[in-house]
Amino acid sequence: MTTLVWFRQDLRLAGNPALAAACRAGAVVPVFILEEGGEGAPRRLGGALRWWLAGSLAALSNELAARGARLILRRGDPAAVLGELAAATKATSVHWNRRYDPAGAARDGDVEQALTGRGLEVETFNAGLLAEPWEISTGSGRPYQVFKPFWVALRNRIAGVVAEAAPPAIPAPERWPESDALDAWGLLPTRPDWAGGLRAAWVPGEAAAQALLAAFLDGPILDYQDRRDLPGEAATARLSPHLHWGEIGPRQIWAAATGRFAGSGDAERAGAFLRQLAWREFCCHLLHHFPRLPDANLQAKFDAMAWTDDAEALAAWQRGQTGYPIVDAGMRELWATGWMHNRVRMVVASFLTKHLLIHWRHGEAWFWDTLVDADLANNVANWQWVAGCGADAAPFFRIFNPVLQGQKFDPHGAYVRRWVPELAGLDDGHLHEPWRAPPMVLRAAGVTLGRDYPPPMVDHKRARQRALDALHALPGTA
DNA sequence: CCTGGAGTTGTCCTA
DNA sequence: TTAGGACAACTCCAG
Repeated sequence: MTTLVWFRQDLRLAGNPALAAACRAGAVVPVFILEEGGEGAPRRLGGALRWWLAGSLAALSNELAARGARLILRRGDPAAVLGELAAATKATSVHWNRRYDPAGAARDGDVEQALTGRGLEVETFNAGLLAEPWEISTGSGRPYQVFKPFWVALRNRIAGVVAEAAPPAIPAPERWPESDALDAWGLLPTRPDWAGGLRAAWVPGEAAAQALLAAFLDGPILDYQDRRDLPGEAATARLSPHLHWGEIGPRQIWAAATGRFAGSGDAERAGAFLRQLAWREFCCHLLHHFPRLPDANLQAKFDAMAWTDDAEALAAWQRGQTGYPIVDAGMRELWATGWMHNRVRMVVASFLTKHLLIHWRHGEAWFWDTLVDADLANNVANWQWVAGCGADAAPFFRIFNPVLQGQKFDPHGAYVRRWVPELAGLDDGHLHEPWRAPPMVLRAAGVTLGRDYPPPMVDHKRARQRALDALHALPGTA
């Protein structure tokens, strides 16, 4: 018998239950379908996501070819494509790993119905989460809206999780169906080719993901707790884009890390990293149970928030020209590499929503287009969290001071000097607030404010007060 | 149904 | 210089 394996955000061979089960059953035809446009299609991929996807599909295709298999590329409506491929290959069953975003999950339901209607057998699996959103609930059966108890419940549920190995062989069908050419999909930017920084920073694909994990487990994971907030250091695993596309799965990471440090004194330190995997699960859980999260405030009282509509300010933020070095460094890192350190994401997001009073959806949209790890659940849940309208939200008075954040988490300026090189000549004491540097200091550093680097676009103290006033004005607050 | 502790990531002012 | 408390009130969640 022959099985179609529909790859989506599970672009790996190891720890891929849909693929493993298909290989045990007989011949396998791996398929990836580019879903764009049409009724019920998931949100169109951002530019950085498209770049990553091109690399990831090429890598997966190579891995399959090395095992005598092929990756069949198609675009269009999945039910139609899969139906046609099943007929062409005489496949009798279709496997996939579940996705959890509302549009994707709804579409999968429709596809399943269409395919079973044609007499095909459909089997779905979990490759993307430690626990699926409907498997975790509070004592009263409701979805969690606070992280801590969610994390406790998740941990209790998944003790002893294991990941499947890669299938020993991928049995080929009698005949391979036609495939699109990856290049013809136009996923890579041309005119201009803005992806140079992405190419320098990342290697998409399963092998690269495994290499990153191995290197991280060899040492950095033990310092993660202490150094993860320092954007100038390589203290994080940088696995997020690989996780997004499923080049590596959370069960593989969980099993590798717990297996390595179980019973040792380092288990707790490793746990600080694994806790972050739970945030990814929590976001997915929230989006599943609150499917309107992408376009509606979880806390409805924020619907009355007096956001400003300032296209110029938004553009300054996007380009890293706010005049606050830590904010600008983050925005430029994002633009150059498609990624931003987590601590800095909070700072820039707080700056947009609190200092500039710009609606979080503008920030979310920009991140969606520029992040190589752009993930609907993580993106919307975290933007809402920062803005204060989400689950377990930051207290309204928690407004980041971009100068203090810079001084605290980039004390020696490694991060700011790297991404805001026009300020590199300033001493540590003035680096995070160049407008307070005496003229002589600026001159010695070769900086003219307003020419080489902008003055701060808003005054922190005033902007903070304005945000507090706007938040106070919401119904339900004193 | 009621109760009470708790809630990722801060800042600022005062003593 | 540093430590402690204020900053709203609310909702969540376990017992």
